[in-house]
Amino acid sequence: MTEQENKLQHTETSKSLPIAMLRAREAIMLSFRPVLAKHGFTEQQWRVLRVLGEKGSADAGQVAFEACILAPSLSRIIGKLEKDKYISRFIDAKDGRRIKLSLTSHGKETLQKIIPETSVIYNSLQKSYGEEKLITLLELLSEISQWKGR
Amino acid sequence: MTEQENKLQHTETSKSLPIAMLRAREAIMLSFRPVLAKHGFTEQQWRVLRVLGEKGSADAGQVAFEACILAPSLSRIIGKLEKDKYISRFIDAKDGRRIKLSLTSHGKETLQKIIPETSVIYNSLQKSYGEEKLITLLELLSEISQWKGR
DNA sequence: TTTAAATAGTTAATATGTTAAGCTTTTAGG
DNA sequence: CCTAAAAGCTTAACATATTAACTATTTAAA
Repeated sequence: MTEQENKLQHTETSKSLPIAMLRAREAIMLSFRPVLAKHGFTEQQWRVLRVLGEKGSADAGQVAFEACILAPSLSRIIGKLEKDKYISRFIDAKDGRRIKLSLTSHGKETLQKIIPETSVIYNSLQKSYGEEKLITLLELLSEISQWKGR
Repeated sequence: MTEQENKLQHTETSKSLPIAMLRAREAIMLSFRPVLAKHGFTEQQWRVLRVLGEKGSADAGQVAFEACILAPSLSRIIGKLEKDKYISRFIDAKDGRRIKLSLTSHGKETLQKIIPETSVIYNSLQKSYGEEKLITLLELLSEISQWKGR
């Protein structure tokens, strides 16, 4: 009996965590995207709006991290969101390198208008999937997010 | 007591399943991407190679579905993979609309050369995260993938 | 069988992902 | 104080994502 550990095969794509997460996410986004598209937003733009709605105001770097968007992409996205008057952008008074972002009133109203529509979908998923399992899943995913890699 | 159901809040971005899956996936891909990049592959190209390695031969449409890549993206990706001699592409004899894809010997060798490197990372994750939880997570994600939306 | 509808892929256009390079502002050392 | 390194963001270049339009082949209905 060697010291070999039982290792889960990940050769099958269905056992690959990154692929499994991608497939699961796709199944959900298939329902969400049309709602966002109806209001003229992409997934990424919507995440930026949600993060800002949650944090009130934040540096571009914080938003990038929370919304899982790389800095170069975020630069373009906030350029457009600002042009369309959903967010405001100004330089941090205490640190000239940082860009402070926040929702405009128009941005806040838009967010509040769309959230109920996404809730319908989310509640439907929760109903057919089960609340406990959903909570478990969120918890397991959260732990993975903490992983520092190697 | 109304018929109201307890609904999990998803207003917080950390409770949003799509965002949670994205953040978890990012944490893992941060380790995987450099390995693939070292061999000159992107995530998507790698998924195509893995799916073909698993199925032996498949229509472009099947590959697109399994690799979670939309048809237009796949068209360009297989164009490049074919040019670089990793895959071969030919028209299905029974249905002139379908494109049959398969790995070349060079593609198979490359796949077998890289997989051990990705296994190191995957095994490390499994070790720190726990095999049972990993299995549970894969199962929960698989169920989500089945969701037909609404 | 003839043609309209459906299917499988590709091409096009715009937005984002990813890495590298560049600019400006801070911070840290000397 | 002065300068080099670090930090925060933007720009650039190429690859992919997404939706729509288009081509070719097949299927189905008349």
